[in-house]
Amino acid sequence: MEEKSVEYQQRLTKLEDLRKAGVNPYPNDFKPSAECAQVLKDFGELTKEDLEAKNISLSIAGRIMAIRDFGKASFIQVKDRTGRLQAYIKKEIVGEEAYSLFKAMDMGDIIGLEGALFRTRTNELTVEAKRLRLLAKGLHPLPEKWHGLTDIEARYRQRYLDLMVNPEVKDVFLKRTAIVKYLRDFLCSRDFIEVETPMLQPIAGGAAAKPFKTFHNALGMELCLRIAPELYLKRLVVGGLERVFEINRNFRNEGISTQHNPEFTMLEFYQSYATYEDLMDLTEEMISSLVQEVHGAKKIDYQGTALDFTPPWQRITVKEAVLKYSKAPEEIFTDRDKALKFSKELGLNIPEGLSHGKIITEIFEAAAEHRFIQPTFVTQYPVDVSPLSRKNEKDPSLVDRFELLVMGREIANAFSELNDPVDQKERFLSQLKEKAAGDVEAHEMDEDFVKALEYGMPPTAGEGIGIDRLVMILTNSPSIRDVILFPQLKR
RNA sequence: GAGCCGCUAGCUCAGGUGGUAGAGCAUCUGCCUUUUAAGCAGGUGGCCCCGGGUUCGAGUCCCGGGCGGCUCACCA
Repeated sequence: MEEKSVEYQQRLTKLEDLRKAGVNPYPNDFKPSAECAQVLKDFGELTKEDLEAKNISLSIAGRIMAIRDFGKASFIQVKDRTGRLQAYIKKEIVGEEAYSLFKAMDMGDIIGLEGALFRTRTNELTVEAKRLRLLAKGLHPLPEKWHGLTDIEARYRQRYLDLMVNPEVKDVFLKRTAIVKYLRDFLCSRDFIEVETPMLQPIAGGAAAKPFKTFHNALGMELCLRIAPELYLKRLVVGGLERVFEINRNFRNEGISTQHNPEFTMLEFYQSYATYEDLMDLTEEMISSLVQEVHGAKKIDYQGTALDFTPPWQRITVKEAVLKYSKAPEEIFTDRDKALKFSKELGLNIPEGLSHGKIITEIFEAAAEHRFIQPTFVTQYPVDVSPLSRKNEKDPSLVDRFELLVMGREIANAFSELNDPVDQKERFLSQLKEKAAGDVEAHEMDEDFVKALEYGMPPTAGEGIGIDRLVMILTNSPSIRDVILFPQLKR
């Protein structure tokens, strides 16, 4: 359909005319000597007279974002990856032939030009072109210059257009890159080493989620896209890589929302001879310094809410949180029936065979989780929702685990790792029972992982940080789709 | 999976109670050698998301479908 548009047909004709005239509309031998932002920075202070005296010659390349045509002379805006610079094309200077070539150029074309800097009457730093070349013809008209591209579906499906015309979108993704780099550097500076572990796994372990399934033809076996790298990273810890991390994609075959994309990016790291408490300290330092670095302050605005990442952050147990934010009697923590009864008072629809710990977790999520707007570590989760975590020394119904909540959302999840192979095997077995009882997200048995633990894993703490959600908060983005270049869409 | 909202020119958007489909930008033609969303004059451009129905007549009303957004449920 769109190929029939008048603009497209006109540009196709221009393309053919250029080829007939012996001009290659897609050459690749132009090397710009300068970039827009650097030119503005280096020469932005020079006066009209300075520029005339120095006669600074340079060449730039980029996309034509605006054309203001005066007949025998034109102003254009050229945009490269660094910014925009104005250029002036004058028939008298470039010559008859080049000017008619220029007249055939359109908004959105990629061009290269060279000339000297000067200042216009309105004092704008401008390149006065002596020569110009078409570097790539664009066949589609650009979105509107003032409103840009606002249709949200078009922005996701044609992200290149979104990036081209909406500068704040590019800023978000540059920031995302900066955030990932900062985290990577932070961990490397503490002697963590970055690794890559399988995306295709015979058993999708390390989290409670539905996997995507696929099939390897040559091996004749079913494989899953990973839902977490956890079990492989811990195998590496067994192997003696005492500090490891991975920043990579996880895949979960579940719903899509402003907080969920089927593939999302997770930072997972493991540190031997550390506890979950050590990781709270590390996380506080890593993320608060990240916020400072990326944002220039530890206080930020997120969708109208002031967030303060200045350490220390609140630390509270699941039990304390439930008691604080609901009218739950304390006995719910020791008596499953009382917990079940209270969950019904909250209007929760709890399936029959649900374990005590899961009921407590449900109550916590319904009554308290959303209350934690400022960065908060919630600790001491029930053992039956944490099949890979180390049990608490004093209370074996709990595990040494925390979740970091910001805006009531889980940003990170960490625990002291379970390294007792016998206990781990029992936990897997009890997960199998839950699976048999109908819990589709219960953890699979992974004998090979248990075997690795049987060789001895040093006491270790590990953590996962949801990068997309962290980026959302640091870029003030309301939807996860705003921080993923190509979010999942239908068809 | 459920509820609510949206889909009209390349882009951004108007189109009370049904009556030949509009504007701005972009584009084309003409004028213009210092503009800043340049200006002036004149043009081109539409399966109004798709399919049924009601009606003399549907962009508009009804039914079904598609895609998208938000909220909810599951999840990080």
